[in-house]
Amino acid sequence: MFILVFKLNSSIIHYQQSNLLKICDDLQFPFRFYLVVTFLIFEANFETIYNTIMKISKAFIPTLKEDPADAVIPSHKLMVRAGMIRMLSAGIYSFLPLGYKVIKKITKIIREEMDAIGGQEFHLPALNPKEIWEQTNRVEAFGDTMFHIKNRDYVLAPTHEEIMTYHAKGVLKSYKEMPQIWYQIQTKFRNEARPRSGVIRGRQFLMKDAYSFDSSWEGLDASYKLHDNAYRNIFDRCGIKYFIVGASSGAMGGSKSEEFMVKSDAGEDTVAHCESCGYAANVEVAQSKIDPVERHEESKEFYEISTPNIKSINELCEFLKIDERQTAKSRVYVFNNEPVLVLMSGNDDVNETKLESVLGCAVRPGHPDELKEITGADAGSIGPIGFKHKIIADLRLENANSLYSGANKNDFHIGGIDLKRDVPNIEYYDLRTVESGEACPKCGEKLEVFKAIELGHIFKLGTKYSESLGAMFLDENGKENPIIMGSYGIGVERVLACYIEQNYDERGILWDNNLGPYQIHLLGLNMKKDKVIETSEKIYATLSQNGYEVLFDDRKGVQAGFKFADADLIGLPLQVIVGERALKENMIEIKVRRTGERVKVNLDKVYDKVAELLK
RNA sequence: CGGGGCGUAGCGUAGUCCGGUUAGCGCGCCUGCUUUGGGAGCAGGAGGUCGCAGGUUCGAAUCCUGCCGCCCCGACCA
Repeated sequence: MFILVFKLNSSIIHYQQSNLLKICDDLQFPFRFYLVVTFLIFEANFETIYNTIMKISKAFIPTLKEDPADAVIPSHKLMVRAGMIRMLSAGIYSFLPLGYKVIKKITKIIREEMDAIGGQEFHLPALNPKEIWEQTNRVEAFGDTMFHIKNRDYVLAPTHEEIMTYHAKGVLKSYKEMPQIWYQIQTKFRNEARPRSGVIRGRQFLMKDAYSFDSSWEGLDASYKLHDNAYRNIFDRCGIKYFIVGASSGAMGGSKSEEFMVKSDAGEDTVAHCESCGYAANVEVAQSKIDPVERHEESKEFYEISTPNIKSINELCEFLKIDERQTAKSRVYVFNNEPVLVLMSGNDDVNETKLESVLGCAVRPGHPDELKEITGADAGSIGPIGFKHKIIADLRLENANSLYSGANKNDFHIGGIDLKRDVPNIEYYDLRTVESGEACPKCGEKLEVFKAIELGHIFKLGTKYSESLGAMFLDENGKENPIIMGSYGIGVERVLACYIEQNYDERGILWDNNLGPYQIHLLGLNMKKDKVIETSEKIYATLSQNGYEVLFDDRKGVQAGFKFADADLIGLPLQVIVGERALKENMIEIKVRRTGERVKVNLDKVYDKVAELLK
């Protein structure tokens, strides 16, 4: 059998076909049978050989010279231009062979790391009975984001907590059977109101989601830690530069949660990050060390100032020739139908997430006409003196005095305000949004605030789903408890897109050896010359037989420049260039895509050099 | 869902304001010849319901109404 496998492998290389059926067609009856048997037994081995070589003349790799009109971010443009994806509808993409090869590489890494922590892979239905989702109240929670089937009571699964818990229920009945880690890599469906950034936010997308089932909170901690490590390994192996943000787990419930983020202008989250100590937090909760507004020794009585047409803090500072820190900006919000005045120092931004957690409910900025009714003045002239409702202020203003703020009368401000003396019922909270350049709360170095893409999210779910679905187990004392769960997700396409966002230049993508669809781009420059054909075919065979993944540009009648441009666009790590010029000296050229470095090597040293460069 | 932009050949686009030849150009595609180390040259050719529907008009890519699709900003985002 091994001999047969060997023969088949070489025959596959010899045929250089990408298609099993074609190979079958070319074989006589008994060999066909053996091929199929061998394929079944040695599938993994076969797959490696079967997938790794391709001639461009036979491949479907529709590259584009120009940027597609509807793509904005680099990864989207490059994925379309390199022939990896095509859009079918807004937020719905087909992966073409080249793009799908990268997806398979990413999922292979994910599978290896998930299996390494004891994960077991499932294949679950995307079509789910709505009833299960109603039991956890998530039909309502997801609302319009969930796709509903029209002619049957099914929904398209946007994630799989419910289904995994459903399978755990009644089966994981004893503490002895735990822990368990179950995962799947499958398509999820979400009716996003606005898909964007190519594959980064789609209406259907590939997600690896894993769930841990434990009988104790310590067990959950251990499962969480395993995933934390696995995720670091996965993103490291994918060559992604990421950072980790501690976050609240929001409406999912549960306690601890971490997000694996990538810095990107295309991101949908804003985070504060400290390069030096690694502190990272969503800007919604991020803190910084800032100087409080100092209290002056003398505190004179407050007084009204005429400030015609002065609305903004900047205008006020200019008009009165004062520093921003001497002002208190007023913002009126409405919560539970009650107005609240929020005082901030200077131009500091109100952080509405922090405000909501302070007030314990949703807030909204007051409408212009409401402001007039509540305060007697328009925005720009509102202040704490004479304000009759709840007043809270940012910590930075704690006990400050000699402040300027609005007079609740248009075109007037008040100076000499002493919050301690004049606003007795004021409460102070951290309410401001951190800004780039402020000091890290942990180490004091400078924080950077930027947009980021969420690649992965791990969190401790607790018992929310096991309780609502009744997934219970018996503990050591024979007592029934809900299973303690964790939930861990990775956006597979986002890994791909983020890799490209971090690895491209003006000519195209820059693949590393581990994620690239192939390792080597072999270019036969003039495929009408016998010597070029002969040499490049030989190199193709040699590299293939040695297990390298080779994309061979064997197209006849395509100009050298065209081939170079395609090779740079697709961006495989190495380009092996066979051209007449170097062949005269018995040499071929090897170009390292990332650095642009070119080396000439003798024909009999090609394999050694490739091996060295791809190490 | 709110605001803005766009929809013309496989891709990128001109023409639309101010209605009037056979809807133009670049790339790509097909045939032939030449060319072959950074997106070739010449010659010939194929390819269009101008997003869809209705209306105005002698005449509509162009004006009007409705709808659909796509992109961007915002809202939303377990």
